[in-house]
Amino acid sequence: MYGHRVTMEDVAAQAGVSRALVSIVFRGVPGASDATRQRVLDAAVGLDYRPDRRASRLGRSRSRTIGVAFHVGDAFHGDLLGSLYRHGDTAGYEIVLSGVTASRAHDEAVETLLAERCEALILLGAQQSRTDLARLAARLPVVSVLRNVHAEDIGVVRTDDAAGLRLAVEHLHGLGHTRIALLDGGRAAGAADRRRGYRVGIRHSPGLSEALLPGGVTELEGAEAARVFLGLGSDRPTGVAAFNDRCALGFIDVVRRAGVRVPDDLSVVGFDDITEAAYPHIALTTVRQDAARLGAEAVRAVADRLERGTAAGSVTIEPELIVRTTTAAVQSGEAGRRAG
Amino acid sequence: MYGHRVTMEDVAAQAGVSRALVSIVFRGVPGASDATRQRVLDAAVGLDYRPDRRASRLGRSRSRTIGVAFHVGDAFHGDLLGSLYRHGDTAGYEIVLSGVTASRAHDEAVETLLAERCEALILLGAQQSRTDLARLAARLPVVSVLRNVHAEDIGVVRTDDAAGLRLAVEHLHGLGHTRIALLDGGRAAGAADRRRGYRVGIRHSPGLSEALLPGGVTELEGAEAARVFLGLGSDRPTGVAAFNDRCALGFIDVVRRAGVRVPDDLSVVGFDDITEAAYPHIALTTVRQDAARLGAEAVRAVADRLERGTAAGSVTIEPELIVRTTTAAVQSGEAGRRAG
DNA sequence: TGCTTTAACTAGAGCGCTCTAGTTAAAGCA
DNA sequence: TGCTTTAACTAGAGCGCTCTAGTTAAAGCA
Repeated sequence: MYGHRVTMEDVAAQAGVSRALVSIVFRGVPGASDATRQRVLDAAVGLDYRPDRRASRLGRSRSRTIGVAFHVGDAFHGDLLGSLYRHGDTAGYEIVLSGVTASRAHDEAVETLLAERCEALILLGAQQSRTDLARLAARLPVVSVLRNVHAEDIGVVRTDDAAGLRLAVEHLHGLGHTRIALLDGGRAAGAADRRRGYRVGIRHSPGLSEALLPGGVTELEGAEAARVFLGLGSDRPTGVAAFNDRCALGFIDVVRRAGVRVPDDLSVVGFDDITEAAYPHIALTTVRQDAARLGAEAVRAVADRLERGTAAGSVTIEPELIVRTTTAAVQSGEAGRRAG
Repeated sequence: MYGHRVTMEDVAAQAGVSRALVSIVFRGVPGASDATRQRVLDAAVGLDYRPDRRASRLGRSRSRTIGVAFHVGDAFHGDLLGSLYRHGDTAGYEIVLSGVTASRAHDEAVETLLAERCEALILLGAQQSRTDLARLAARLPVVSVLRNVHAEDIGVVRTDDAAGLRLAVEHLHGLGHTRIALLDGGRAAGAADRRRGYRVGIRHSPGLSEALLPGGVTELEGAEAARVFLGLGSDRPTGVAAFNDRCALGFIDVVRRAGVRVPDDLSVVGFDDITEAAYPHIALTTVRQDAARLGAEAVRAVADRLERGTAAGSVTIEPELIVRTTTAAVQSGEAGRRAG
C-alpha cells in the first residue's frame, strides 16, 4: 500500500555507484567528486530517499546520540529543549527525547534512553535517588540540569540559585523594604540553595530578619501561601521573594483580589522568567534563568566528557534580575517606620 | 572507561543457550521452557543487559513505532503525550518524540521521525500546509490531533469544538445573559469550528446577537482583548466565551484589575480545562477537552490503519462543560433590563 | 619515462538484533 | 512398537547502514 522501503542500495543503483559511495555522500565526508556527489543527491531526491537513522546509528561505532529526560508540559523544560536541540545539532549529536509523565516515572524514561544506546544522558529536573544516579553515572556520562545533585560523577549545569535569591532580597532592600519574606520551595529542585541565598541576603542587609512562608512550585501553592500571608495582619512583610514565577503569580493573584495592591502595598519578585512573566499585563519582576545558556553548557559538558574524557564538573550560570512592575519603593508610612 | 557493550551474544554464552533463544525470551514469545527463560533472565540481570532497540527495530519487519510531533512546553500537549505513552504501550507500539520549537519547525520534526522509520505519525496541533500533509499521508498513516485538517488520507482526532462553544453559550444564556461575546481564536487550531459553534449557539437562543472580540491562544492576547472590552463602555457584554483557558485567564486578570467583578459583573467561560483552571483560586468555568480520550483514540486510529488497513477517518470527542466560579446569573439590574 | 602520490571509488565484514527453516528428543497414540 | 505430534532449541540469512582495507587511474614530479 505504501510502496517498498527505499534504501541506499536503490540510490546507488540509480546513480550508478556503490553503496559505500552513497554513504560517503550522505555523511558528508571526503571521498567523492563533486559531480558524483550531485548525481547521488539527485538520485536520492528522485527516489525520495532519506538514510535510515536506526541503521546508521547501529553501523557506526559511536551512536552520537544524547538522551534527554524531561517533564512533559513543563514550560521551562520546553525552553531548555529548544536550546538542547540547537546546540546538539551544531555539536554533531542527535537528541533523543524521553518524557516523564504522571504515569511514566524518571526510571522508565531513562530505561528507554539506555535501550536506545545513547552515549550520554541529560536529565532535566532529575528526581532519582542519589544511589540510582551514581549507578547510572557508572554506565555513561550523566549531567543534571537545574538540580544540583551531589552524586559521584554526575555533571551539574544550573543557575546559581543562591545568588539569584540574594539578588532578589537586595533589590527589595534597596527599595526600602525591611520585612522581606521568602515563599519557600520546599523540596523542589534548587529550593535549598535559594533558601540559603535568601538567608545570606537577609544577613548581609542591616536590619532585616528572616520570614519563611511555605510555598511551592505551582500557582496553586502560591495561592495557598497568599492565604497564610493575608492572615498575618499588620505584621505583614512588604516584600516577597518567591521560589519561582508560577508560585509568585498564584500568590499575587490571590492577594490582589483581597485588596492588596501590588506593587503599592506589596512588592513581589519571582524566579525563572518564564514567558508569561514578560507579558505586559503581568510584568513580573523576576530573577532570570538563562535557558539558552543552560542548554548550551549541558551539551558542552556532555561533549567534553565524551570527546576529551573530562571529569564530571559543575557549571553555574549567573542569574539576572529583571525589574518589571511588581516591585516598587516602600510607601511613605512604611518608609517612615523604617527610618524611625 | 565505561566497559564494553554487552549484547545478546554475551547473555547467550552466560546462560549456555543460543542467541536466538535469548531473543525469544526477551520478545516474550513462546518457544522456551520456563527453566531456560529464568536462566536467561538471570544471566541478563547479572550482566546488566537490556536489548538494543535500534537493532531490534532494524531486525524486525515492522518497526512498531509511532512518531509524535508536539510543541515543546505546551501544557495541553504535555497531557496528550502522557496518554499517548500509556496507550502506545498497551497497543504494543513504541512512541518516538520529536519536538517543535521556535527554531525547529514542524517539517524538521517530521523529517526526524521519517528518518527513524516510524510506521505512522501523530501530529499534535499540526501547522503544515494541506499539500505537505497530503504528501506525507501518501507515505504513511498520519493522524492530526486537535486540528481538523481537511487533507486527503489524514485521520483526525479532535474535540467537537463547535459543540463546546455551543455549550458555553447555552450555559451563559441559561444564566440570563443576553449579551454574550466570543473571544475569538483567529487562525489557531479549532478556532474556526469554535466560532461556528458560537454562532449556532447565539442563533438558537432567542434574543441574542453576535459580538466578536479579537482574542488568541495565550494570556497575552486575552489581556489585549480585555482592553478592547473595557473600552466598550455601558454596552459591554455580560458574558464572555473565550477561545481557550489561557486567553480567558489573561482576560480575567486585566478586567478584574480594572474593577470589573467576575462573576458578579461579568461571567467568563474558558476552553480546554488546563490544570490551572481547576486551581481553587482560579476555578475557571470551562469546556473540557479530554486529553486521555484524545490520546487513546489517536493510538487506536493509527493501530487500526496499520493492522486492519482501515481508511483514514475522523473521530470527534464530545466536550464537557465544567462549571466552576467564573460564571453566575446576571445581576438584578441586568436581569431587569432583559425582562423589559 | 618511470616512479610516487593522491583522488575517487568498491568489496565486504560488522553493528546487534529478528525470524524462517530447520533439528532433536520427548510425549502421545493407535 | 512404530509413527506422528509437539516443545524446545539452533543455524544463519537478513535488516540498512558504516568503515576499513583495499583497487584503479589520473596527476605530479625528478
